[in-house]
Amino acid sequence: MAKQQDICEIKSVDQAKVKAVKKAMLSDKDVYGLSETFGVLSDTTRLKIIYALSKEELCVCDIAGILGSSISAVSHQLRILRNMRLVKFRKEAKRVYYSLDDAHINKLFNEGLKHVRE
Amino acid sequence: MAKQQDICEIKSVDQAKVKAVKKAMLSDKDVYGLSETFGVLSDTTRLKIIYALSKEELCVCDIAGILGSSISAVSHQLRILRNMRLVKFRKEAKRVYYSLDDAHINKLFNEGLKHVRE
DNA sequence: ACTATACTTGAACAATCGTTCAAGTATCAA
DNA sequence: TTGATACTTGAACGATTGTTCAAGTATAGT
Repeated sequence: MAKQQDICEIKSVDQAKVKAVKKAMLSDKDVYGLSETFGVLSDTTRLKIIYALSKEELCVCDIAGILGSSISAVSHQLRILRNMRLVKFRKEAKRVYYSLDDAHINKLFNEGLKHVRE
Repeated sequence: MAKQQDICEIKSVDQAKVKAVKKAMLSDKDVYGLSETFGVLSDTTRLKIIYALSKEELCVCDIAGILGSSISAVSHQLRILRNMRLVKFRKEAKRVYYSLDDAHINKLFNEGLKHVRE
C-alpha cells in the first residue's frame, strides 16, 4: 500500500494508447513556454496594462491612473512584462514611457477575447 | 506623505490620454473572463491534459500514466477543466473517459504554441 | 458479503503570486 | 543644496495554487 495514490501503477491502462500519446506529447520546453506565456496573461492587472498599451504609449503614472492601482503595483507588473520582452520603454526627462514590444501577444489577447465573448 | 505610494495622485498625468484609454478599457467581465481562460492554460499539468485529450479520449488512469503524475493530482485538475466546461466525460463500467469539449480552447492553445515556437 | 479497481474529494501543506510599505535612485526646478 | 516628482526595488504580508495524503463513493468480480 503506502503509495497507492502515487504515480499510476498502470494495471488496466490501455498501454498502446498511453505509449502513443506519450510519444506525441509536447516537449518540456514547449509546455513550459506555453505556461509562461499564458501565465502573463492570467492576471487582471497585466491584462489591463497590455490592453492600455495596445491603444497608446503611456507613462507609469498614466497607467496607474487608468487602472486605479498604485504606482508600485504597476511598476512591479511592468518589470514582469519587461523581462518577458512584451513591453519596451523609453525615458523622457523624469518620465518612463512604456509601449507594447510584442505584436504576437496582441493576437493571443484578441483570440482569448473572442473565446470569452462568444 | 502617509500614502504617497497609494493610488496615483494624478499630478502630472496626461489627463486626456488617461480619460480616453480609461473609457476604452475592457469591461470587468471581459478582463475576468480573460484571466480565467488564460489561467487554465497557465499550468503545465492542465496543458498536458488538454494536449493529450486533443489526440484521444482517455480515462483518468491513462492520463496519469501519460503525464507521470498521480491519479489524484490528475483528477483534481480534471475537475477544474470540467467546471470550465473544457472537457466532458462519460462513464463506462468502472472507468471514466474524458475528452475535449471545447474546440476553441484548442485554437487558443495552438496560437500560443505558435508564439512560443517562433 | 468481501475484495479490488477506478476514480473523487476534503484537508493540509509548501510554494508561488500580487499587493503594500518603506526606502532607494534619477531628474529637474528653485 | 534642498525639495518635489517619477519611478524602481526589496521585504513582508495575505491570498491563491497545485500537490499529496487519507478517506470516501461506485462498480464489478468472486
